[in-house]
Amino acid sequence: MDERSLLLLGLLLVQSQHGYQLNEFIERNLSRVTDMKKSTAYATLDRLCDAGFVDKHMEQEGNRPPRKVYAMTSAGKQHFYDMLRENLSHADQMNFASDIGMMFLDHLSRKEVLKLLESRLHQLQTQVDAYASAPKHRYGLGVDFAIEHHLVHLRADVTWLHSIIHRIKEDESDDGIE
Amino acid sequence: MDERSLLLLGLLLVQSQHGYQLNEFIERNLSRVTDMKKSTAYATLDRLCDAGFVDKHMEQEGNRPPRKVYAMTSAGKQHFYDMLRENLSHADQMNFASDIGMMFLDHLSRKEVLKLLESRLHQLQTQVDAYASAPKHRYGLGVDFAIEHHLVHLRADVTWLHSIIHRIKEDESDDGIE
DNA sequence: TATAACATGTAACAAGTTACATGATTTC
DNA sequence: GAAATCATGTAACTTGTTACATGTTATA
Repeated sequence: MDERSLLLLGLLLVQSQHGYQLNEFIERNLSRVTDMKKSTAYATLDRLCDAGFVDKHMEQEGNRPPRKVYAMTSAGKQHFYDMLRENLSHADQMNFASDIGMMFLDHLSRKEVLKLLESRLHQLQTQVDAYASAPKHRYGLGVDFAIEHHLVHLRADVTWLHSIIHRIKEDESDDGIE
Repeated sequence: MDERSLLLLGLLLVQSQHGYQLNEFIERNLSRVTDMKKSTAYATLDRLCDAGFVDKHMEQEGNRPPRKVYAMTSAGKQHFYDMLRENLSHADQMNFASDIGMMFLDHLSRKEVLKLLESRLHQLQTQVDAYASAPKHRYGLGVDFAIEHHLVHLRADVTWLHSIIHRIKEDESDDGIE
């Protein structure tokens, strides 16, 4: 995914940083926006370096482990803006893992389907609570937009799941198999 | 993604099929639910075979190219039900590529952001129309549930984008940079 | 005679994950 | 003296994509 590069370049545009610093920031503040792992960040930074989008130089404070500090190049800035425009203007096709399961509902008994979906509903509601109680204004406006966006989708999902569960309960006709 | 296996196993549970047949079905009827490519399906079928979840045998009609027909094993059925239960009961963390871009809105001028987001809005609306006009009851109830699910999220996204655009228009304070 | 449909893939690549490794320093 | 924090990764693996290859038969 190219969003990982966009994210790293965006953070480096604000200020030059070393890998550990970027990873800490992402883990502490952006865990709701991305699931990028640390090794992936290090590897992506290497790639951005090879591509000439960032420069790196070593720094060391006292006896602490040496750091590789990454800084944007002008090619990197250009690339960032290109990717940002692409990202903002394009609505990419969403695919939900759970839709595959929905296709095969009739392979389980109505009772079990209800149990499973209610468990999912419960998890969704937990997620809604987590996002709704997220502290505001942590890093510019952008993160708050992203959190709001998540909430919108989570709440839509909750409403939809409620409706599906309701309809399955109503439906006395089919008792499924297995 | 394990949903690709779940999908293939689910289709094979209904009836034994060869790869080409599965791919045709997916392309014609499930393009709104999955974006799995043909080579991926062939490779996944191989893996399912190696894992003992499906058996394969050759068939040939006249001089036509030979087919590999895949059929579920009992281990495969068990695996299918395990994955289905997991899939239905679990709400996996959603991540939206577009949220990364939203974080860096302030790096572009208000005017350009509006132009970009309006383009995205237009694409979203096209997608809504496509899903809303999708023919019903193509393969059991499940596909319709999935399409309805997509529509729910697409419409939520449209509403949200509208609101974001509106707020950006209102906001006279910040004119962005670059 | 060309091209679409039938049926299978392979090879090369890109991206991401997990689990592990290293070694110093600060804190409990 | 143990554990957490600082700071970097590598190796092995999995998954998926793209572009290409192959050869037959029916259709226009």
